[in-house]
Amino acid sequence: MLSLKKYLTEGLLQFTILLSLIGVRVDVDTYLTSQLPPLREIILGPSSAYTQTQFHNLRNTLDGYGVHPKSIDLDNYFTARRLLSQVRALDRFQVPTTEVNAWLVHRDPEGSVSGSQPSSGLTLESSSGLQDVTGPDNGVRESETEQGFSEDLEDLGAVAPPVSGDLTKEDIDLIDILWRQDIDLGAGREIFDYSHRQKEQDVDKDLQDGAEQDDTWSGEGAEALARNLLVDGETGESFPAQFPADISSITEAVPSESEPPGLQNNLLSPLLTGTDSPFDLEQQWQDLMSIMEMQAMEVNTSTNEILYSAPPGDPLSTNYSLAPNTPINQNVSLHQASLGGCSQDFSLFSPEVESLPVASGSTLLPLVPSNSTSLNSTFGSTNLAGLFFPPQLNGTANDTAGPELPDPLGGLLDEAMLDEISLMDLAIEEGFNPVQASQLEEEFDSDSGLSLDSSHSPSSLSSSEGSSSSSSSSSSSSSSSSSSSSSSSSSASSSFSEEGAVGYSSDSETLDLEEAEGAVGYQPEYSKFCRMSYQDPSQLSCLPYLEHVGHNHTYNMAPSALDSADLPPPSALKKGSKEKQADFLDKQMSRDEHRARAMKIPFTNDKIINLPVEEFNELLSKYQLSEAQLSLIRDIRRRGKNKMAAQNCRKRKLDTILNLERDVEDLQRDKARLLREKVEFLRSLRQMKQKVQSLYQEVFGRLRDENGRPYSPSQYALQYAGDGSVLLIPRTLADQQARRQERKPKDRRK
DNA sequence: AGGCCATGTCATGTA
DNA sequence: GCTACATGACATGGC
Repeated sequence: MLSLKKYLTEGLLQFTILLSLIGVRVDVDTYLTSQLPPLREIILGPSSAYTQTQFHNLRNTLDGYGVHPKSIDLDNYFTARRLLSQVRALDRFQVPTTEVNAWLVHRDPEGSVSGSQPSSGLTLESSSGLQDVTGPDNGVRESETEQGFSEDLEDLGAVAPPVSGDLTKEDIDLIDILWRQDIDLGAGREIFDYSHRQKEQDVDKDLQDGAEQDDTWSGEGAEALARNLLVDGETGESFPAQFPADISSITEAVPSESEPPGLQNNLLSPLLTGTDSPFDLEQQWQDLMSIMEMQAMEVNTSTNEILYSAPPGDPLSTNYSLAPNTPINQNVSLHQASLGGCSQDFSLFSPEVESLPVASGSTLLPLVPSNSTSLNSTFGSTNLAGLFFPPQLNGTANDTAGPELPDPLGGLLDEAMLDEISLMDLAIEEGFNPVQASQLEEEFDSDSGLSLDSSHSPSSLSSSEGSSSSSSSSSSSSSSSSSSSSSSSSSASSSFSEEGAVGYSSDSETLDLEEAEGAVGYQPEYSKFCRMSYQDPSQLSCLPYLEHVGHNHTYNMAPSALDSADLPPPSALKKGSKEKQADFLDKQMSRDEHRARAMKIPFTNDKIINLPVEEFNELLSKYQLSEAQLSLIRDIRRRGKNKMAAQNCRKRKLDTILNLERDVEDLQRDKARLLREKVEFLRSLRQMKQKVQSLYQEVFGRLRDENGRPYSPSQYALQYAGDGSVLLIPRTLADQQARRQERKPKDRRK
């Protein structure tokens, strides 16, 4: 199934690339943005938890293992990445089986412990638990099932003794008595040996059961990863794919070459090969992009190929050979020296060149060749020829007017066009250097950074925060569980409910801990809390104490001491295992637990830590505790709370870092997008310039003086007036204008 | 052996 | 003043 998904994903990727190559833009971004957050949450879990309430709620809702304050999803969160592979290999919900195994311990005192013979009731619970485990539902459902299961555990704990049908009435009575003794005296934790042993047998089954779910789950994860890759590839592709689209659109607007290309190219070449830095940089950018466009170009129409296979030696025309074919050239009809027709032609530039003064028929001053003197009246406005003025404007005209001539009208676009366009020119000169171009390319690649986008989609952020913020009860889960357990004096059921609420694990570590501790444990912390419950006599369930039926009841002794003091065990193997377990548990026990045990604290550290103040004081008042005990209890409470606070703090800190990282990635994406847009703007600007240039050439070339001869480009230039009129002015004046206008941008820069 | 990391603990500040 | 919580700093243990 995993391979199938991978197959489909790769197929989708290839299909998307193909679509992008043929010009169809597949906007995977949005799709991924909407799709990935949940996947990411599946993988990493909701991330942000800046308040305690947040992750407490997450703990409650995410995996359902979070009733205990220490079983915050914090651990899941912290270790999600590290444990992802392990989690995939292990099912998330093995606890039911674990608990069932723990119940099997009941049979141990009789020496008839066998995991293959669970009681019917247990079997039922086990099966239901397994159903929950293998259920294909999402995390919410899982949490529900697990919560329900914890309730089941409570029920189990309440009815467990009767369930063990193999026990005789005397046994049950004995158990009952010993149970009460355990409650009074405390119980060791080696009681879980059998649960451990039993669990080892069931682990394999759990693994098998979980394998299916893991397949699907990890399949989704892999799919998410594949989507990331897809995004990378897609964004890397989509962007280049836009260029063919642009080019094609441009090409559509350009009829087939109806004019001698040679002339056009010659006319353009001075400009295009000029030292205009923007174009150089653009050229470099185009080089970069052309590499990326290679495939797309191959797929593109032959028109584009023709377009891009412009005469060599003319770099810009190679890339920007659109201008010669600009329809404006054909539409212009200036057989008289009037520019009336220009208005329509220039209108083609709109809306992008709205600010470009359009020589409307009404405002356009007639440029009758014989009436060149009238130019002076409107002289002084924007210069037209500068940027585009081709030295060989007319092949028939003065070729001597060549490139060495200054461009008196060079400021046309900067002045006549939008300021932002000039700013873009500025940006071209200043910001769009080759280095940046390479960076831009990288960013476009990393715009595969959209993979980052996908992985850190805003929705995921919001969802995580939303989920976390929705949990206002903070440690209510823990406190509620503990309080409920404390409120009920029936230690067996209550403790069991605690335990059941504690140790649900979706991590592989669970397995180890379960193997080690037999019943519970999500991560060391959870296990420790569970141990807190175990070590406390009042919290011991009937499950553990049965372990000591027929043994001594020095529950407050260290497990190792217990083992040494134990009566001859049924078997050496059993003893060895028990010692192992005891040592492990002893090592896993926190210092406070040891202290509490040493001081014979009559309740669990869990209660000590998590009970509300009032209940905590009540609890203390119920016992006659020495000053040392009280002091220890207060220390335990303080340390325990601080421990949780430290965990919360660290989680918040990590979340902050992750969010900042995500913000940085978002900003990088935005930057890449803006740069991309900038490139597009520059491209359109270039096209407009080329159109203007073509128009200029067309108009200028059709102008005739009173003698019917064309004007020399070296002596005359067209210039836009502020009122939209187009003037034919002498070159000298145009040069002055150009110089004057060149100063303005420089001043503006300062 | 030393660095890194996770975790626990203490001291302190804040609400 | 007490309590809970947050957080920096340090200690400790495991890898």
